[in-house]
Amino acid sequence: MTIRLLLADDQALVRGALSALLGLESDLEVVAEVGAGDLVLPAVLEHRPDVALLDVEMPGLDGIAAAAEVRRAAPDTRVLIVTTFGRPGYLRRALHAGAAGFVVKDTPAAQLADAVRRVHAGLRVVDPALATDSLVAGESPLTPRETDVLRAARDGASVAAVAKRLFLSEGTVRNHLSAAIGKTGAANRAEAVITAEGNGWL
Amino acid sequence: MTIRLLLADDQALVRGALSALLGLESDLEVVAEVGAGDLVLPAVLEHRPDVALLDVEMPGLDGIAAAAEVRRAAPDTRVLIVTTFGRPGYLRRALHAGAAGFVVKDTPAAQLADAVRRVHAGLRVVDPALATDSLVAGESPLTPRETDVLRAARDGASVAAVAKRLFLSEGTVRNHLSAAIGKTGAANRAEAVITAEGNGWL
DNA sequence: TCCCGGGCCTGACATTTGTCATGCCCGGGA
DNA sequence: TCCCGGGCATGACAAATGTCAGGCCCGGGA
Repeated sequence: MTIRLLLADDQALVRGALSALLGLESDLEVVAEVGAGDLVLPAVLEHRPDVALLDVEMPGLDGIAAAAEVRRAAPDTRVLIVTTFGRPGYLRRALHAGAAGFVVKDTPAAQLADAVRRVHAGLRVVDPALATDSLVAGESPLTPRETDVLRAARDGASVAAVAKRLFLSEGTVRNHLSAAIGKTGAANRAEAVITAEGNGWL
Repeated sequence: MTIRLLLADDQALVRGALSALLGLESDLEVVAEVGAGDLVLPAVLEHRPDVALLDVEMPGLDGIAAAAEVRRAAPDTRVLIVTTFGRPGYLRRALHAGAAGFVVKDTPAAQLADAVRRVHAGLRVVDPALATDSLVAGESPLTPRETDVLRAARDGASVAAVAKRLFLSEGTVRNHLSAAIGKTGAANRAEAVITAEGNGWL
């Protein structure tokens, strides 16, 4: 009785390599591979895998949003998030979206197959170190609007540009940014962006 | 006659997966794996692989610097850079450091083994699209000092902080930043950092 | 030899950014 | 019902940022 898998990662080489790695296990079988978040659900519906391994950073739709889709439309398929960045907010959002497991890409290769088996068996798989980080970091302190503004300012856009893009007054934008800077403990906009990103709040 | 390989990538899972992928080929054999740039040279000297696959983003020493070390101390080992980011400056610097090939992580998995064989056969392997990008983007227009200052300002540090770290006057720092902003066609510091990073100039 | 250009540095000046106090509107508890 | 917190806005002030003109040093032609 083999476990049927779907792989989603935007880097073809990594996708293929993971496929090779998991294919070495006799009880695992990769039945589908996709390279973008919005292709996950169609592939799941077509192939009905037991477990879907999703990267977070993907074009189209991020892995967490894709996990939520899968959870809704194909609840029998369990989701294991496999990501580069162990950001506390990612873990929180992933679990909230119904993911059954969360693994960082610098865990030893030997553990991946085990994680897949555990998830398939109905267990939850979470990196313990990351779980405590997530508790310490807590939920995002930013209000939705502050998050929007900070996200819009991520690429170095000026206050005026952000204001125009979000149809806000410049003063309001400055206010939201100021609040975000305060809440993140940063000294300026750039630092605020960095810590917010690092915590997975954007 | 098998080709002996060394793998260097900071993400253990990717390293293991690549190892599995390449291990499927009967003429390839992975003889060493390391997870940091400064471990590359010792491992090369110990195992004398035919080809070293190096990631660019690694702790300790970046893959390009490691390539230069290998080139100097073990010229028989050919270097193939395998990286996430196809930044023009990376390619240029990699070739300059004596790398024999440059592959981006979103090339199809099937092509990797071929790239390894070609490099081993003494050929140069370069993604053609990337090569033209590299030509278009040209060399970094930033002077060494401008590069230093921009790099120091990358994390959102203030002018005062950068000045102190680099033992410069604040005015000088502002000036270098202004020059970098002008040369990159950016509107401010943050944008300058983004385009410079995107081109591999930092 | 003199001149020129580039890299590096500096201080003055205008603009942008961040902070603060304040006010208005709205929806959801107590 | 009242109150509170979030979103939105304004205006004023201080601090940081970006621009500019200019000076110093060095190496490479004319």
